Amino acid sequence: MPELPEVETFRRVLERAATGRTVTGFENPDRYVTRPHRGREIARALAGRTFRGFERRGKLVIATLEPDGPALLLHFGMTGEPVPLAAGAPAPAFTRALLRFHGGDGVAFRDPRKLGRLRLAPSAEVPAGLGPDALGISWSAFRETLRGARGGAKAVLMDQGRLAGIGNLYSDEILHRAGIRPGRAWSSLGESDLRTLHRATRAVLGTMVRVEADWDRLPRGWLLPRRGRDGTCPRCAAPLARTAAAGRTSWYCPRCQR
DNA sequence: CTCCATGTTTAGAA
DNA sequence: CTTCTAAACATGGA
Repeated sequence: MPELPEVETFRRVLERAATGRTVTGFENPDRYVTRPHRGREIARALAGRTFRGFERRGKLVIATLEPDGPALLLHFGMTGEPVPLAAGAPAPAFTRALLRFHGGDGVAFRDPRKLGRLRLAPSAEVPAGLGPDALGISWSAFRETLRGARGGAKAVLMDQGRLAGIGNLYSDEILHRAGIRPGRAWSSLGESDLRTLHRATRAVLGTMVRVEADWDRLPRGWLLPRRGRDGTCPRCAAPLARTAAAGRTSWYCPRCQR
């Protein structure tokens, strides 16, 4: 599920379930999900420490603990999610690791496809190579970070090193709202296109965070629920077109998007 | 059985 | 050197 709005929702879930809680165990870690660490290493680094808070940059969540020491980085990949667990409750299917707290409750890291990752970082610093967070980004920061980008518009929006948090689905929604085709050369965009993209980015991500990334609460007129074969444009009803951009399937309206 | 998938990284090809 | 595509990763669901 996770692009920025989902991950922000996960961050809040973690904040509620784990802030102020002391870790007593790190159970059943999946080797692939915890790479390059062994589960024991993470368990040892967290045991006895208390979660202080959860920050987010793009799709990455950074958990800090006290006393000071290594931070826990959570990336949810394509199918990851945190699932709070009451004491004694069974872990859900596809649990790849389980944080246990003093008192017996905990949070499961559920991830069927195992493309998510749990790893340690020496500090709470945001790892190098991530651009500014896309949620609520200012116009000046938006223009600055995307200046001189090359390639297709969709690829640029999804480049985590330029702008952190936008993935395949929301880039389609943003581009549709902005009236720009996914494959449109970034270099062909003018100042007004950039302004439109900035507004569309803020509107799409802001709205999704507000509804806690719940697809049942999508506003009317959005592309997302129509994405797919037989889909039609929510604005002009033209059949949607499919193309490959940045290595991913994208859907757009050939009539509304130029 | 086949195809597709909300992410990231890397090897190759253009 | 730059840019783009395909594959790989591990697995589930349609």
